[in-house]
Amino acid sequence: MTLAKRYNPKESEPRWQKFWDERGIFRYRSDSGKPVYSIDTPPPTVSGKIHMGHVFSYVQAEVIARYHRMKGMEVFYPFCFDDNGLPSERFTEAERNVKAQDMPRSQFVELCLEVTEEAEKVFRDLWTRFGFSCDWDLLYTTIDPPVQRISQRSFLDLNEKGYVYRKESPTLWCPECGTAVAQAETEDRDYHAVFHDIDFSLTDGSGTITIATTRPELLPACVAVFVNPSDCRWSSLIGKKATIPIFGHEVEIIGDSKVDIEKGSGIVMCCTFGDTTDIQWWQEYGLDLRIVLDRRGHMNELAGFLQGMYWKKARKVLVERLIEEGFRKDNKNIEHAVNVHERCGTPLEYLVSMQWFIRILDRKNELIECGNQVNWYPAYFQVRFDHWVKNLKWDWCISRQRYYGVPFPVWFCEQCGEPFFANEEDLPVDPLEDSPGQPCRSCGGTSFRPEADVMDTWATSSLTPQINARWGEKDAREGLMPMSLRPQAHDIIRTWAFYTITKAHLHFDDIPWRDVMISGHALNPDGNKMSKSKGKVSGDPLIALEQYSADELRYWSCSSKLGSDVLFSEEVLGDGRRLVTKLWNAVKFAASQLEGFNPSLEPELKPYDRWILSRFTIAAQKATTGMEEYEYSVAMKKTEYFFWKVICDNYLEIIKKRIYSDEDEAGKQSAQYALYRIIYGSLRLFAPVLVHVTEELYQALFRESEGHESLHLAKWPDPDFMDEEALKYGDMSLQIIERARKFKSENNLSMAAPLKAIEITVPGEDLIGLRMLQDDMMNVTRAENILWTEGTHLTVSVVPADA
RNA sequence: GGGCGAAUAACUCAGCUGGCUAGAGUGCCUGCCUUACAAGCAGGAUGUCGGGGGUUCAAGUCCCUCUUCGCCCA
Repeated sequence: MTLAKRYNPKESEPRWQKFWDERGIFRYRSDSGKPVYSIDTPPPTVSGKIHMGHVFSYVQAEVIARYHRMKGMEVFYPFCFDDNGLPSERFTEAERNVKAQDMPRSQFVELCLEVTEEAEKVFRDLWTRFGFSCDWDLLYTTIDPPVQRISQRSFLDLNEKGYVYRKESPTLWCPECGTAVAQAETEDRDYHAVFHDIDFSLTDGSGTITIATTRPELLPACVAVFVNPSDCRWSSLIGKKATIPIFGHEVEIIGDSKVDIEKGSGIVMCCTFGDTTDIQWWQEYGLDLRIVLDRRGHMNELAGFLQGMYWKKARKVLVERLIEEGFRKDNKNIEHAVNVHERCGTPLEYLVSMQWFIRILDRKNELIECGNQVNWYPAYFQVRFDHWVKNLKWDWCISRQRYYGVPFPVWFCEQCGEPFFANEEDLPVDPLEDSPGQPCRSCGGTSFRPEADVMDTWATSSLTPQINARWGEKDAREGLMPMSLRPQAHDIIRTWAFYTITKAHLHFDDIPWRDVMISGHALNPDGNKMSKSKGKVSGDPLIALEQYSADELRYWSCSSKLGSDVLFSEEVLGDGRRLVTKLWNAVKFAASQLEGFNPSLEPELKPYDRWILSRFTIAAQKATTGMEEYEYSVAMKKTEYFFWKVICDNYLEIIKKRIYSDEDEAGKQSAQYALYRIIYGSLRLFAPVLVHVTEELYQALFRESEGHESLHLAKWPDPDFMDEEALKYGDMSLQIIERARKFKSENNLSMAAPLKAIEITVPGEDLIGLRMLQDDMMNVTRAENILWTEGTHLTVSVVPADA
């Protein structure tokens, strides 16, 4: 078998992808009898944006999947999409240039399905081109009917267990998207703002007080004024009343230690609602409710002359009036963090509305304990999870006033108002289309109003283990929960990891998976986070695939420690290219020397061959340890070092003469025996990362003798060959070879130049052992003679040919 | 403001539970067409391991502190 002079990945990679697909190499076989290794693949959001960051993170998990497959596990490795919810809605609106509210829900849902399906095709094609070994037969999307059923089943189960409640309460609200959002969907952004000092007059006529606010438009929503009781400047105000300028209503001045004495004037107004402290005060002190904003961010009738204006305009108009009438005394520019909706960047409001919640605040300790039972890789990310849970301030709001999502399986009785929960056997239901099919369980009423809200998309994507296991379904898959591994990036610990742990805890009092591996982010060469929206072409996987092979890009993805960010740079990609080329050339050479070799022979092994086999055992052990700890980069580096430095630069040179010649048949067979094993072994160690080129080489050289249909179904190397003595003297001899090479280099000689002799002084106890290597050492150094002397320590001197 | 990570050669990074003159790849310099590979091979130069304290026989590694950067959360 001769291999092409150069490896051509453009031709080779698609060929093997097709091969794997057609032969079902990566199909999950539940009846194989092997232990199952299951991976809870992250369902990427379908929003049309795929960048190298996705590739980076998904490849890392893919490599782990391949490793466990070779370790003899039955790998359950699905792919999936999270294709409903706000991101998909916004994507559809942008793609088709439409607005959801301009058409009936059913029509918009149709459109979303169409658009996301197209995007999913692109995604799937790309994943195939990167050589992903997931089983596409296990594909699901979060809008699939069976998935909707599981999602609704989850809701009903939580409701029965008493974890669900529906309540009219202040909720994080996005006026742009017109929906409630959960705490996890918010982020803080720094904005310039103006701190306005505004005068309120005291009702007892004793003067005025100054409050500082960044949100003057909430003045009509002011229901109290707070000062810190330990603030000697203002504590005497407690119990008095103040009049709101322009709007004229009177509010009480209350003392509370939550007031920051240092901030502004030390006197704050409490509005319903400006922030979470306002909500706490409102609840704690039973204050009035004065809502001045509607659900789209416009001022309502309570705002008087500001009615109908968007809050930004209302702020401007009101500030002008305050200045005009002398209420605003001063202002200063500040920089402060504003809580915004992560999907659209709109500052969030706190509005009172009727929403569905899952009770989690009273289970913080249990949830932290669940996090404790999961193995986090790297371990320090568990702290982030703990921190998030400890700092939770809201129960999980799961209702969204949107269109494209899983509906609540709920109607409301028109007669008594009680919610009617669907029967489990009827799931999935869409209350807008379906009816309960039976009278109200409370009053017997027969007319119902459907729940029009849809569920938070996390309410579904937090069920990925349950979806994989087809929880509660007729075709449920046994033995998948808890799953073996959850791979994900660190930015979604608070969402995906958190919610999934929450669901598994509430449903089963169990953890969803045993291990979590947290990957970092891919960065642009300038060190910034990769984001397609910022127009960085280097982050486009399609362009990257034009310039580099999938194996090279996979190598890049595995070049950093798990959890740390990595630069997408020419340098690292060059490393991958060089390695693939080296691998090709070296294996091609080995192949030429193995022609006619019978791998089942068991020749007596020469010392250097025993040495390389021992070194291989060590390399394989290091690679295995790396893989077990999700340190794929360590595994790769160890393998690479062994292959390039030990095999190519030394061992191949050492055995060349022996293997070229037909005079020493025993020596040749011994070398071939070792060569065959270390090359086949190295291919397997490289296989999880360099999936295509290793398959190409395996099929060409080892398929016939080894018999595995694909290299990726071969056994991960677990060699036990170890000869301590061969190891010691082999390593020691490298110093002598190095010395000879250095001599030639310093004298501008070719490595092929002959040497008259090498004089070696060696401790007596090592003389015999080292001398066993004499013939091969002479071959590799081209020394005509080696002169041995006993001494205290190893010394080497070279006698040139012309001496 | 709190938490977590990072700071090691010109660049990108390895250095686990403290232990021999601190490593790799790239880049640079000098050679070498050696019958797998010049996208290669051999050799070489380059580091007060962010600053300052401390523990120890011994600190890049452990403790404290400060500085800078990134991320997460207020």
